[in-house]
Amino acid sequence: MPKSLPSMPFQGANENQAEATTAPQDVSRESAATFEVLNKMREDILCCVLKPDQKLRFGELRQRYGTSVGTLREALSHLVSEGLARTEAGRGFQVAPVSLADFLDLSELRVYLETKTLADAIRHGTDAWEAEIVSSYFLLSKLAPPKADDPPQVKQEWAKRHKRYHDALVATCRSPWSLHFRSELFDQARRYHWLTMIHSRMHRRNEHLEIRDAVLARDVDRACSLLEEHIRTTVEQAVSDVPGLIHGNTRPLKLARRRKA
Amino acid sequence: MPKSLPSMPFQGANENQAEATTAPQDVSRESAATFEVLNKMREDILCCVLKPDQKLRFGELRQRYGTSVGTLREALSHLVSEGLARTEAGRGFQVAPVSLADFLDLSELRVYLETKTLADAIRHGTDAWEAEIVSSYFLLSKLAPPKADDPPQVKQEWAKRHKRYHDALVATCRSPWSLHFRSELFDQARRYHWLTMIHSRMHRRNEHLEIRDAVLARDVDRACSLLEEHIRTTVEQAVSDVPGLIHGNTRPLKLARRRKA
DNA sequence: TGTAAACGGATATTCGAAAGTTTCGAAACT
DNA sequence: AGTTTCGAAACTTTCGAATATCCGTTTACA
Repeated sequence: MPKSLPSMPFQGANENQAEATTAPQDVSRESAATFEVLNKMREDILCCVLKPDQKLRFGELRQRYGTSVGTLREALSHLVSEGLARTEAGRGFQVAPVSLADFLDLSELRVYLETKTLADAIRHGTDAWEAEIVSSYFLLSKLAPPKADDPPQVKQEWAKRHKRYHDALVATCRSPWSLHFRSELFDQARRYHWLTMIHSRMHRRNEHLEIRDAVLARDVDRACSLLEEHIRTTVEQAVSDVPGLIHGNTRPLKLARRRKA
Repeated sequence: MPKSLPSMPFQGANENQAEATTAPQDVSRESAATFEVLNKMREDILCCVLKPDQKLRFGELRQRYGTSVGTLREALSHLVSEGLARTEAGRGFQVAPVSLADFLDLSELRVYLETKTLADAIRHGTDAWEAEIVSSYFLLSKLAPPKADDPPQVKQEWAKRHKRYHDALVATCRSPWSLHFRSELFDQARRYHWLTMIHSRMHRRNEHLEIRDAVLARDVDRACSLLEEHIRTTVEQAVSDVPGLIHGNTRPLKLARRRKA
């Protein structure tokens, strides 16, 4: 029998909404328990509940997610493959580090993959594709971008809708591999957005709306340009916030977990 | 017996410096047993010892690799993330399928990533980089490309040197993410090369030599053109030489869909 | 005779404990 | 006092058994 549930707030509710996402080919479906733990842990890493470079001890994790070591190990293994965690032989797991160089690098590749997949998606767009874009944008627009002091649930809900919207844009792209890597990089970027959005007060236009309209108008060039700008603006915003991030309370960027002097 | 053996050399200075700027993700190092099983299994899938769509039963695998269920499960989990295996809840694991569409798709993305990383690698090439290219090419040239009836060990050795050579070419690329995805796609392509090379008798120039010389001459355009041609020729060869790939759009080539008598 | 439910064998999934390393702290020595 | 060595505690890793699930076959029923 499982041990008594940890005193964490009950998290079963928002999980139900994750119905069959239209995700094309990704990691199809894992077994029930492992898959659930994997998703929760990924969300926690992406939202920096589990902070960069944090050591992931099995004892704590086992208590937090209410599962066994073996299951945890399998989920962790997945996260390592996705680049969200690291492991060294005999020294357990830890959350993947973050760095400005890493963010710049992945953003550069993101620009290529996002525009490539978007262009192809527009060329092969269908009615259902347009409908999902309209729908997901509507849901996104109902929520204001999260602020620093918003509760985690609000942040996660916004992040979920944000991802759903961006996924919808490229859903009809014909290249499964491009979509796969795009999705992976999008998640990676989410981690950085989290760290920067909290501190940023930079004003931004309603870029999601502009992109939506350009896409629905089947204007490939304009849509791609807007999307590229969307990404690059976020990067610049992050770069300008780096000093604040370094000294911020989340101790995100530089790490060098020092041992005794 | 007391253990007086000094276990590991001390990490020293390298660890303390902030090295977070590099090395985002590559499955760096796994634990001993799991890592070993993972590598063996990946090699078996890449070389089609484990055939596409083959069901991976734990009983057989446990006997074949001499390890426990848990360890197997963790390795399988890795392979799923790498796209070399698939899993459905409750139905275990199976080798990822192959199809012409998949091969064309991943090859298209490969052209971009290979040329991008190669161009960057040439621009940031060092003496050590050149030396490794010369060395790895030499090792590759010592082995003739494997034929259909060569023993598996010969094939695997050639594949290893082939990968080492191509890795050497792009080693100094500054984009870890590009390198990461390039490596993943390279492995994926290896699977198809295996299936096609066996049947092919198409004559090919010594493309590896041409690429090597162009790279060492720091001729970015020529090197990238040659590399692109290298990839595209392989695709055409696959398309023309393997009837199974042409007709089986989403269908695997040949597989042992074993049924009870 | 065709359809559907139920049984039994086989397989996948999950779990906790044993075995093996690493890390931290304290005692001993220079 | 500073450095090294040794030992205990904590942690990770591995394993095989117990549990849950699925697939093929048989059986009941219309």
